[in-house]
Amino acid sequence: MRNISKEDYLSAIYKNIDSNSKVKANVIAEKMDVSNAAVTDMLKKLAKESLIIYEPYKTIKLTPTGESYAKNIVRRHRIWELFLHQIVGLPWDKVHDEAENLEHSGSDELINRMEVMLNFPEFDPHGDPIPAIDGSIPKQRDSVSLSKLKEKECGLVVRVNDFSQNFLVYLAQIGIELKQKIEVKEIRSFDNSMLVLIAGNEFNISKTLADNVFVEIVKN
Amino acid sequence: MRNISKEDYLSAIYKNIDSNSKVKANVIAEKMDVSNAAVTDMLKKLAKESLIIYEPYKTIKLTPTGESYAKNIVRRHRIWELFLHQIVGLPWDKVHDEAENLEHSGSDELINRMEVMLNFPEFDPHGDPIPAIDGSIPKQRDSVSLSKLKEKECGLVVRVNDFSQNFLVYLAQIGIELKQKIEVKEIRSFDNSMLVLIAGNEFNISKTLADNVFVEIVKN
DNA sequence: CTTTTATTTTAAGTTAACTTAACTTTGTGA
DNA sequence: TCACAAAGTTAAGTTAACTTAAAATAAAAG
Repeated sequence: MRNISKEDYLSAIYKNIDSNSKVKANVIAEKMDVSNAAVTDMLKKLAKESLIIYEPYKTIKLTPTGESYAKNIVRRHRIWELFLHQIVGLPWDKVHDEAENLEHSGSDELINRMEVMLNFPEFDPHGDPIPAIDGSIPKQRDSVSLSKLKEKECGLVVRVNDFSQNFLVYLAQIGIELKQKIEVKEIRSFDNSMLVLIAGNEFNISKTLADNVFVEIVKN
Repeated sequence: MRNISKEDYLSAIYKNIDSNSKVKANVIAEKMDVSNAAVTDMLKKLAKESLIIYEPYKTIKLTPTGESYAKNIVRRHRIWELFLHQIVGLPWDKVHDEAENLEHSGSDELINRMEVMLNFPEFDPHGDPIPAIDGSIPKQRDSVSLSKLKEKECGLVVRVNDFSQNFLVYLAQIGIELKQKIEVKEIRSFDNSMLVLIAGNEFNISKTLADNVFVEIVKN
């Protein structure tokens, strides 16, 4: 490895694959904070290396090679995240940015060693699955956005969908973390904010916040 | 940070400063495996940023800013090395290459956290001193190259001067590691190889090997 | 079905970090 | 002390990864 930029594009493509395994160049440009033209440029290079299937104006698809390549980068990223959180004790709102830098470094041997130390973990600190070395991906529990719950329903947090400091620090403040139980007490129809019960305390949370927290519905 | 190349040049300059705090561009080019012209190019850029003092055909000097910058990179590298060795359990012949990639990543916060985990270590796995966050450098014990010892003299290994896999793996095989006691039994004057006693076993080692192992002389 | 809007591509140009080749300066050894 | 090799610099060119602006295509909306 040493193709930091290519690796970034590939994993961005991988992460933005929708249900039909199609990606819009548009979205990549935004996520990577570069111009559309830069994306087009890179797509040509990736296609030349048979990592993606690309024809002008068509949506982007990963080849099997490209996909396994991308999966490996995601694997590195998520193992780093968990390692930093569990072994080094970095708070969960810091691990994403840190791992963003580290994911391109570290030999496969190092990554595998960390995986062993972590006892072959299945999910990173945000609840996202960690691809195994053979490319298999742990199955996630069925989950829905917290904002989809009705009044009186309960959920266990299984994943969050926003890795920004602000967001995660606030979640930690009100006690939202993985495996935490949340009960919806009331929903205010005018702005879809909700009153929720978390570990015995009530909080009012916005629709935007609830949209980004995913829960597994459970009986209360 | 994000100036990987500049950081590499700076730390290469720092590490190659001789007793008069002068560095030859020549040496840098070789260590970095680039052309002399590339070095000249970069020197101009570093000078423009006041990180070095540079005039054509003169030897290179670091400014105070440049030096503290460089020291910080060395610090990162050596903390990574020790962390990988002690916490992750990577063998000592692997840590240098791995740290070479990691030294440019990781926030200062992460580096400091690792330093705490390691209990403010003074030396890396090769015996080199780790600059503290304030720039101070632990004093090394007086040491001489093993090849300087006379017959019957004894030394404790305090540092090695070559980080290549081959070299370090071989050292490990014959039992040479930091703090290991070595006794010189015989010196063969025709090739300066020596017969040494290490943990009860005798080995014949070449002058080249002995040159790269540094010991503190002790009574036997 | 045509027009408008959104998305994507092409074209031309920039910057950082290199290269090789030719030139200049420095310092060494007979 | 001076010739010449070693070290260092300059000049010109390359490549990867970008940029902006203009042109082309696709998608949506009347």
